[in-house]
Amino acid sequence: MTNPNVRVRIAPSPTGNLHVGTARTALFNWLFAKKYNGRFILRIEDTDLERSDEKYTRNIFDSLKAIGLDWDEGPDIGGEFGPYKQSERNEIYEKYAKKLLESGHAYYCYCTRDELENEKEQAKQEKRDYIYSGRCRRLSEDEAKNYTEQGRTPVIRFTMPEKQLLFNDLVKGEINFDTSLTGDFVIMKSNNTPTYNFAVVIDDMEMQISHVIRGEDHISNTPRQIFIYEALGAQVPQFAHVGMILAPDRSKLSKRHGATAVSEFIEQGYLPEAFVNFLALLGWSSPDEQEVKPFDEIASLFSLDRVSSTPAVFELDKLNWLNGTYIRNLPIEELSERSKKYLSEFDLSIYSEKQLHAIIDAVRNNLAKLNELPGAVSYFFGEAPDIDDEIRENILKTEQSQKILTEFARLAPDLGYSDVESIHEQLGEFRKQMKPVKPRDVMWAIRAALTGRTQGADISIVISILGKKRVLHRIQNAITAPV
RNA sequence: GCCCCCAUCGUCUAGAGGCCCAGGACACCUCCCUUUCACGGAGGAGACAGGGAUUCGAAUUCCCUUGGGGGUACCA
Repeated sequence: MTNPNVRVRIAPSPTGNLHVGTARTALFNWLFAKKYNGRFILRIEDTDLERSDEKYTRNIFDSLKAIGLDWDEGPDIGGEFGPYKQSERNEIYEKYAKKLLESGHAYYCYCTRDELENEKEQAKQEKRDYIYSGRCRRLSEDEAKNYTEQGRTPVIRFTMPEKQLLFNDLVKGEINFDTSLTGDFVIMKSNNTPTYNFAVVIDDMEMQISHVIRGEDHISNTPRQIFIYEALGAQVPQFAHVGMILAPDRSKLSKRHGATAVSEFIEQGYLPEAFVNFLALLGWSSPDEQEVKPFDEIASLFSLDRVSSTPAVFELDKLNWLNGTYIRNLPIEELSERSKKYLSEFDLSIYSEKQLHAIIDAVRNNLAKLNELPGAVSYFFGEAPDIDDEIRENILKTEQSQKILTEFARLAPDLGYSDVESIHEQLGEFRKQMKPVKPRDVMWAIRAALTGRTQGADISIVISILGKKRVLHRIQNAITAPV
């Protein structure tokens, strides 16, 4: 059933939490795999021992799972082509490096960093572009031995062929490079670990990756990588480079712009399905112009030729809207369940499940994300609501409001608290009674007394949920406040 | 500097020579609904970066300019 010709992968490096950009690339890969019945592979690129950290690997796992991107092969579950962590694959890189050495596609380079610095400096002074000179390309055995005796540990460099290279990118189209502008580059560092450009190729080759879908920041790496494939006589995968995700100021999206990690968004109460929907819209568009789309539908509609090659600015407005519509559309039981962890500061046990549903249902229209929940429901908890000074002075303490509340206090004991419909009707009657006071003012007085605010959920529902005792108490409280 | 990529409303985008004096979504504005804020509904304003060329005809093709992004590491 699965298509062996479609194998894609996401290969994050654990040097930070899962970034939205990486998540979007992961998503496109995942969608591509789903669409064509291929496999989606997770590989951890931890060749940079300095900056890599296990905690980031965890975060990557968790975040990917949180947004529903499950992988078919990966470090945790293994697979036919493991290990799936680069740090555990060193022998493999060594093996291929040796192979390239033997076939003459690579050579040991003993240049020190200082020597390289000098070369660069010189190039700068002569106003030409720096390219590694290739001076170690043809070292005699004696020279090599000499260097070794000096205690130099070599790197391995790949011999760059000088020619025009053209490759067809699945989203960008034809891309042309003149590789005489690229010098021989390092594939194995002096500490005997591979550089990125080498490791990706070896891994993608060994793991039989068919399509490399990644950010366009990798475009200029592609020629190097293609040459390695060719030197190894391996099949070159198809490439698809997707535009970057930018911050609103069109610079690289970084911490100073706010949240950049998927986990942060999830913590804030963005629903995973909304977040993924949003991510998909950043660079991909549905053929039917419908933007609110469930995951599986996106997967069946997905194709690379509807992926845009332009960079996309990451703006919260649309995410917030999208999240709001998901919040509104979720079955109330489900929403209620997911809401609980945002309500830990309240004693939820004072309400039945059903009442809790009613509360959340009453406030959900106003929510963009779940972490706004505590603020939205706080007046349903505690004896008395927090009342803002301004509201106390300008709404509650006015003569008119006091009169309204006094009147309302008489009606309040007999509202019939279990029947929202009936409360609603009685409030309507009450408003008529209070004429010529404007209906809005009548309601504001009651609302302010009950909730401490001038806006919020339907007041009939609020009354019903608070129940007789608390309603009477709060009204009384508002009246006895010194005028 | 050099190389590569990109260029449609503020933002995400549709558009692959006539269907486009450019469509949708978010945001914004107005109105309606309404006890408030929202939600919902109906409208509005808002873009083909500039210049050449090709063509009967260009947002769509080509060139130049400008702007933005990326790369130029023993980082990934």
